[in-house]
Amino acid sequence: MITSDQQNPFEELSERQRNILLFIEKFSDQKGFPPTIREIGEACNIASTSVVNYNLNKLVEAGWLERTREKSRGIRLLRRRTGVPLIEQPVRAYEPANVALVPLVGRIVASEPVLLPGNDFGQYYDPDIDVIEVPRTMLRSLDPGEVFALKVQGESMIDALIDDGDIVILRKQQTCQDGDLVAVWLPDDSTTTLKEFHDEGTRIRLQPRNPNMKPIYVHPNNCQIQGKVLGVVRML
Amino acid sequence: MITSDQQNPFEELSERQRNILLFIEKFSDQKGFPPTIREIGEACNIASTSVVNYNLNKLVEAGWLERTREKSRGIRLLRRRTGVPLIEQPVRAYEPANVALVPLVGRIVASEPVLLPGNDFGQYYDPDIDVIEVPRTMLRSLDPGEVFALKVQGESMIDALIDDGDIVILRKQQTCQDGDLVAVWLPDDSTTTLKEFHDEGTRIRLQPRNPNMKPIYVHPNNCQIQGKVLGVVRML
DNA sequence: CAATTCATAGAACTGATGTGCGAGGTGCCG
DNA sequence: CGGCACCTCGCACATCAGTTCTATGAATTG
Repeated sequence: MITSDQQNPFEELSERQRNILLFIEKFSDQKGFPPTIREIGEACNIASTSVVNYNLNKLVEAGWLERTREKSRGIRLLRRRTGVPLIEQPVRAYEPANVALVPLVGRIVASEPVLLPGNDFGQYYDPDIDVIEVPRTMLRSLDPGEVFALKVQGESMIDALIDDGDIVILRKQQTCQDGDLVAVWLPDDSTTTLKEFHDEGTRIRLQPRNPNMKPIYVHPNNCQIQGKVLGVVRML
Repeated sequence: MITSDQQNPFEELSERQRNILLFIEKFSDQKGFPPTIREIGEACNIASTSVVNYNLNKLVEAGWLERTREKSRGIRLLRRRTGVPLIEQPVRAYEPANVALVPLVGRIVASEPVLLPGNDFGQYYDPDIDVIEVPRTMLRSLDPGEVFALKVQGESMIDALIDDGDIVILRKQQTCQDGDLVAVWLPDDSTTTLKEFHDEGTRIRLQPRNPNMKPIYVHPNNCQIQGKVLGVVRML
């Protein structure tokens, strides 16, 4: 089984799958919500709902759709035609619509460890949790489920060139390599901070990104990695 | 029966209706399709489906929604609360592909003024010019044509919390208001820099974003505003 | 006070809708 | 030929979900 290839071009899909995709797009534009399996079947001359279901899953594998299990019309287009009229960019019927929705799980308050959503199984985000749009290029082909975002509160991260209100995109992980910029929880200080990680054997050096500032050193036991920073987004 | 009043402002709706509207917007953004009546009810603490139905019809009358009878999730948002009307065509509430392509016009090299593309009429970007994908939320309903991006070279911006390699999203403009973070070209110094702009009458104070650093003062003649910073994106 | 309107609740009805299963067909390869 | 992967079909099932009807209380009106 080949794992999902997010780069699968439109032309490589079967004709049926192309039809389905085009219909979903048209239907959604017209009505404001995605079609049901049966509506797709009728429009694309597919006799059985299970066949539509089958092909929808294929399209998910190929990175064209997202589905929400057990929900009617639980279909979301991930890429579409160049919607924006402003650019006359010659045809190229579909452009990779590079937005992923990433849960904004909390804030770095420099007082308590980040609460990661219990998940893995959670494509369902709590509706109370905000999500933020992230250019997919920022995810480097990671599954959006591995990624989360944090809003920085306070100026404690200023030595990592991160300001109050910035949003940090991270990949969930408990380990990292030397030189990675990571979010670490320091139990002794009851602090979460963002620093460059350097393992020096007996101690860990946490190097600020700001050359004007000095590193801090911690004992390996006093250093829990929470995630690796993929990027920072600042909106003013 | 009162005919629908398309101008009904958000504040005149009942609290319940406002909640419903906000929930529909959030849900659609998150999932890619509108909620069902029951999902709305649960989220907004409404006990009965018929009450949701009732309020949905009110919202239709007030011009906020469109409904498709007998269709599950047959709801379409016609306006969004975000204030700016910006769009004449009905908003595609589900629209997941919220990326704008913004030209990456050059680099801040601290040596020459930014060359803005011949602009206004220039919807065609030079194919040599890179474009960068930006989440549309970052554009705040601006026309993508007004926006451009710069890649920062060197660490001359570190006092604005901007690192080498960061990408700055700007809106083209020659003036600004006090407190805006702007890119300014300083002819005397042959430098472009990003600072907070403060007009002090006889002089202009350019305040770094980093509280550890001191402002610089320039004569109004030695200060050309190139654009206002909308955001910063850092990919690691 | 009675009549009316508005907002809400609960329940029942019925068609819509996603899922799962068994089966068949086709082409490819050893 | 046998085995296998891939795609298709038909169908059954258990919910899901929009609609509708009745009822209740509060506020408004005459």
